[in-house]
Amino acid sequence: MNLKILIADDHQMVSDGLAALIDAQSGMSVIGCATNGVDALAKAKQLRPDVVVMDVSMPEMNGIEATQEIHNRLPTIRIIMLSMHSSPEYIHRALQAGAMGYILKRSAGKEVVKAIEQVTAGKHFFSEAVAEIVVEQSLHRPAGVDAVSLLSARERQVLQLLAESHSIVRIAELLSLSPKTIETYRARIYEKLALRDLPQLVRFALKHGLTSLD
Amino acid sequence: MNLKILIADDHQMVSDGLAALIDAQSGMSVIGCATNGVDALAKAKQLRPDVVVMDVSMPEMNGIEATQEIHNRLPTIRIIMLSMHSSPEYIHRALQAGAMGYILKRSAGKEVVKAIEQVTAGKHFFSEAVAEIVVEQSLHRPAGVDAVSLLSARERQVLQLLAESHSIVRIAELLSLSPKTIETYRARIYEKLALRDLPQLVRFALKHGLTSLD
DNA sequence: GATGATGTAAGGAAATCTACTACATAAAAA
DNA sequence: TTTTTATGTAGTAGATTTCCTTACATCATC
Repeated sequence: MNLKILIADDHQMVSDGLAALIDAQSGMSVIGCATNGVDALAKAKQLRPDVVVMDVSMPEMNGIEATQEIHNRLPTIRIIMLSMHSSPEYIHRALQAGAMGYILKRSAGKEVVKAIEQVTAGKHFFSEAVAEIVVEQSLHRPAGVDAVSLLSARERQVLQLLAESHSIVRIAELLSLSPKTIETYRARIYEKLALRDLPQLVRFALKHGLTSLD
Repeated sequence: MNLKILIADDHQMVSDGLAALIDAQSGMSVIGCATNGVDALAKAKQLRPDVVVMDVSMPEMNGIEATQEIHNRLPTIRIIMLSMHSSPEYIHRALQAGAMGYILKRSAGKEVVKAIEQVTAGKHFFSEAVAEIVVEQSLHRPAGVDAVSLLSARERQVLQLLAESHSIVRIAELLSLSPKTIETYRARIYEKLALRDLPQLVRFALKHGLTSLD
């Protein structure tokens, strides 16, 4: 069996590196790379990989949203999240979205290979530091009421786009919706998160990893 | 001739990927990896690589500082910077520190191979987007001023207040000036820093420590 | 089958932004 | 020492955006 892998990372240098790493392994090969969430979803549909290795932070549609989408639409595809941070929040949301693995960029390259093997066998796989957090979370977590989870998927998406400097009109275009609709989402976001303006919204998005500096 | 390469990146996953990529190439091989600037300097001294591929942002000692050190102590070693962003500031500082190449993580994996070949031949190498900035800088750049220092004191003050969610009107009150004056400052800030909107401004302020999250 | 959350959208008044222009002063360059 | 440039200050006016409110259909859920 030769596993088909799709890589999604906005830094092509990183994807190409991972691809080299994976292709050097027998039993698996990279069949495609995506550079953002939308692209990842499209390529997943088109290429039907066995496993997607997906970066958490990407422009347009972030890795967690993309995971959610892929998981909903193509539930047989296993998804491994790749992240710079071991923030409990990310991890929680990633798992909620349907990720089977969560590995850190700071860990060894072989981890990704191990992770692919594990999730293919239907098992979860986490980097060590992540595993601890997962356990801890499952212990004393009073049903995740982190602020982000108050938002609907659409609202999260709009939040991210707003934080990434897209204007209301531009977002409306990107999502093929009326600007007025986007305004409604923004109003709901402000309301739910008790924010008052764009700077606060940007800070919120950064704090909660919906977007990153640079 | 078999080029000896040292990789420095705090994300081992990324280093390992790059290593796989480079090792798949004939004529060059990775002889070591470092995970921070101090480590990079030590390994450079010990292993005497021909080329160091160094991430800009690393903990402890960042890539630019490490480049400076290595360049001073071991001037025959060629250094290629690897970065997520094409910020003119970083680029400038990297070159000043002695880097011979500057490539973006978003560019293709093969770029790193090309870069290694070029710098080994004593030539500079830049990703396309970077090259433009380098040219532009050499044209109209009053040597090594970081972006923040382009601003006047008033402008910095207004930048900070804007990033902290204060409205134009509120800032005018705080500073006992006309709102219109504040707008002028903002326009000048946008102009000088090549920003377009508030989210970008907030990011800039955060990056340059003019304000902090929370 | 009411209730609430969500996705979608509009109207209209108020506020803000954009793009110029203006001018005085201080600093720097020619 | 002129001349130029940067800075602090402020205005006009049209274009845009925001704010607040209302509306409605759908879907889940109680």
